Amino acid sequence: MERLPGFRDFYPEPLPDRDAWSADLRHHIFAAWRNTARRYGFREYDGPPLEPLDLYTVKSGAEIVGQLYHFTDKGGRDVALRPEMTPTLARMAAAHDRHYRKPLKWFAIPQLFRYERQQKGRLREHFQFNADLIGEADPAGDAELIALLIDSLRALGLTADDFVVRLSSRNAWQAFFEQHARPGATPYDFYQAIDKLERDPPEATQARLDAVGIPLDAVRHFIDSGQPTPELARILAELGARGLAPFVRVDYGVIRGLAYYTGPVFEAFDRHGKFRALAGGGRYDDLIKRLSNGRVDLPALGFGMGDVVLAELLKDRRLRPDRFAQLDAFLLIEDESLRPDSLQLLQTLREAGLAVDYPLVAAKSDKQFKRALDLGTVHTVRLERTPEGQVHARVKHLASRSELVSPLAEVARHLRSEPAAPAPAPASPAA
RNA sequence: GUGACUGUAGCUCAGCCUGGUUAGAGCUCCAGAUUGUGGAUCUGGCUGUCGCGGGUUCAAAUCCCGUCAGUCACCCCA
Repeated sequence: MERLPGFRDFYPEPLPDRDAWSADLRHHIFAAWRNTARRYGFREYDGPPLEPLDLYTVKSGAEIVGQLYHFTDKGGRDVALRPEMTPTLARMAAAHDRHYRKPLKWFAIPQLFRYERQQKGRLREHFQFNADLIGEADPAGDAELIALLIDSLRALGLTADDFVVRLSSRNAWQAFFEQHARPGATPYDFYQAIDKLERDPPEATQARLDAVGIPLDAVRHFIDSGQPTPELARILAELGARGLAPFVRVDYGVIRGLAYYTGPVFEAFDRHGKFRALAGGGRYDDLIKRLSNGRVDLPALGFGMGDVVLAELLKDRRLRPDRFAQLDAFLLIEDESLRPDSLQLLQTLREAGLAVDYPLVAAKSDKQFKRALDLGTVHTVRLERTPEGQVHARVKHLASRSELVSPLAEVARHLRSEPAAPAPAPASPAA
C-alpha cells in the first residue's frame, strides 16, 4: 500500500533513501522547540486534530474550504483536519479565560493539514511550532514572542548569517492606505497587492494597486524608507536590549496574507533566499472576541514555524546532528555460556536507567560489534570468566579506546563516569 | 484545479534516442572465509509484474495514448 500523496513516513537514521524523512531529525527539532519554549516560560497545550468545519469558515470565509482537508463524518457533521492552530487556541482560551492569570504564554506542536498539490517546502501535512501570548496588548509582548522565535532557531544552530526576522505592521500600512487610497477601496485588496509585491512582475502589482488608486512608486518609497512606527521602535528596542538586534529588521515588504492580523506582523526568512518563509506571525487583537461571539475580548499574538522548510534549511546548512542513536552500552556476548550472567547485568544496567542493547541470539563477534557501532553506543561491555571461575566485565569506551576491567557491580558506575556521548555536531549531509 | 519534467533491484543509476537472445553495474543485505580492539578484505548468494493499463509491431524497458505517483512551478498561503 502506498501512502497518501503529500504525507510522510518518518524513518530512524540511517535513512533508507535520499528523500526519506528522519524521525530522529524530527525529534531533534521538536526538542529544540520545547526546550526553548520552556526557557521562555511557555506552557504546552493541545487540541483535537479534527474540528468542525465552521471553526475555519467563520474566521476566513467560505473560500478557504477549497484548501481544507474536509469531509462529512458518519454523524453527518462537516469536519476538517485542522489547517492551523489559532482558532482552536482561541476557543480554548475563551472557554477558560478566567482560570488563568494573564498573560497566557502557551505553545503547541500540532500536525496541520491542507488539501492541495504538494511542492517544495509544502506538503499536505506538516508539524508546526505554535507559540501565542494572550492578554497583553503592550509591544513588550511582541518583543518577547519574537525573541522566542529567534531563540528557537538559534537553538538549532542557526545564526544571524542564516536567517532574519522581517518586521512590519498592519497599523503602518493601514495608515498609509487611509492616506493614499481612493475612497471606497478595501484594505484587504491593498494588502493582497503588497503581499504579492515580491513575487509578481511590476505590471501585475500596478494593476492591483490601480484598483485601490495607489501608485506603485508611493508603495516602493514607503517600503524603502523603512521608518519604524513607535510600536515597532519599542519592539526593536527590547530586542536590542537582549542582544538580538542582528536578527531583526524593519521591512514593510512583509504584510502577511491572512485577514485577521491587526498590528505588528513578521516573517523569518533564510538569508540566502533559497527557501520559503521559516516562520510567520503577528498580532490578532480582535480574533478571540470574534470567535467567542464577543464574550471574551483579549488581545493576542502568535507565530507558527513549520518543520518542513526548517528541516530543509538545517540540511542545507549542514546542521543535522551527526549521530542520532545513543546507547550507553552494548553488551557483547561472545561466550554463550556467559549469556545468563550477561542478561542479569543487562537488567541491572537498564534498571539503573542506562540505555543498553545486546545480541538476542548467538552471533559472530564482528557482527555484534558492527551492530553496536550502528546503534551509536558509547561503550561496549563484555563479560569474561577468570581461570578461577570469577566473572568480571571489560568496559570499553569507544571514543577514547580505553578499556578497564570491572567487577559486575561497578559496571554501571563506570558507564556513568565515562565521558558522555558527544553533543550533536554539524555533519556532512546524508546525500 | 493547471502546466513541465521524471518513474528500471532495498538504495544510486546505466540501457530507451536508433524496438531484436536470458535487463545490467556499484552499494546495501544475507552466508561463508579471513581479521580479532575490530565498520577492512576475499568468495558466494538473494532480490525486478522495467509504476500501472491499453495500443502499434513478428517482437516493447525502448515507440504512441491514458492513468497513478514523485519533483518543480502556478493558484493559494495557515
